Amino acid sequence: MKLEDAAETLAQLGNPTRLEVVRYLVKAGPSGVPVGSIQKQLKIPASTLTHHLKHLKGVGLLMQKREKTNLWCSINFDRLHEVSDFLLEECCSFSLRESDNAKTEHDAA
Amino acid sequence: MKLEDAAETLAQLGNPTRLEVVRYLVKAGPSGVPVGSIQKQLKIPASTLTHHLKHLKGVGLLMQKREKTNLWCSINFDRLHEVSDFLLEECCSFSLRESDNAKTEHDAA
DNA sequence: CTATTATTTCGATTATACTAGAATTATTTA
DNA sequence: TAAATAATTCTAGTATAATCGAAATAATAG
Repeated sequence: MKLEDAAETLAQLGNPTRLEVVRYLVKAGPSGVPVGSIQKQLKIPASTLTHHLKHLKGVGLLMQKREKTNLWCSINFDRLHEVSDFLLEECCSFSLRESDNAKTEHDAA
Repeated sequence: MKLEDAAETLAQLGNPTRLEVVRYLVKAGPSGVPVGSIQKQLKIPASTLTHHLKHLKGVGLLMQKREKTNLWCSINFDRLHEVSDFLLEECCSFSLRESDNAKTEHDAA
């Protein structure tokens, strides 16, 4: 994952309203929930919610699928994993520079 | 980790310049690097860098320690872990709702 | 004390984000 | 076609963020 993409995705997750939506969608699972349910449960004005969903979709965190009048939203778990992986890789990569030769040194310490 | 804190931390990571700084600090390891080194290596204007470092410090991602004229910066690895953990927990928590009964179900799967 | 190096503060510009009410479009049901 | 429900677009106010040059402030070494 490129740094710029990671930054953009993290930025979108870095809004409390959107992060709440993400958390809600994660709990909802792969089947997802309609926009209206999110709106009622989290008490977010409809237009505000649409705005945020657009952002989440823009970075590939949100998938949508229309069924009758409802628009079902679900989280792209892979995407979410990618981002947290990016951070984890950052976390653990320092050992490469510490000794400039072995990954094992960090674990041994 | 509270949602609001996670959001704030993610927001700070969600800026390309800051994420670059974080990546650089992670590579530098626990001993850290002086502000000036970051500035020269990443070619960020000094005042801009100070501004971003203040943000990172504000959410506890950055630790600083003065030694002579240099201010050494190092990443708070624990903090970084906390955030990526927050995302991972979000990722994996859906199974709780799926079956509505056991935490172990996910591990068993 | 002076000079040097390191970092921060100030100030100003420019851009982007958050929010939400009102009006609109789209889809379905009666 | 009319009514109902679902979601989006429009619009606009307000706020916050990113950027960086110039000047100011440490901290140390000579």
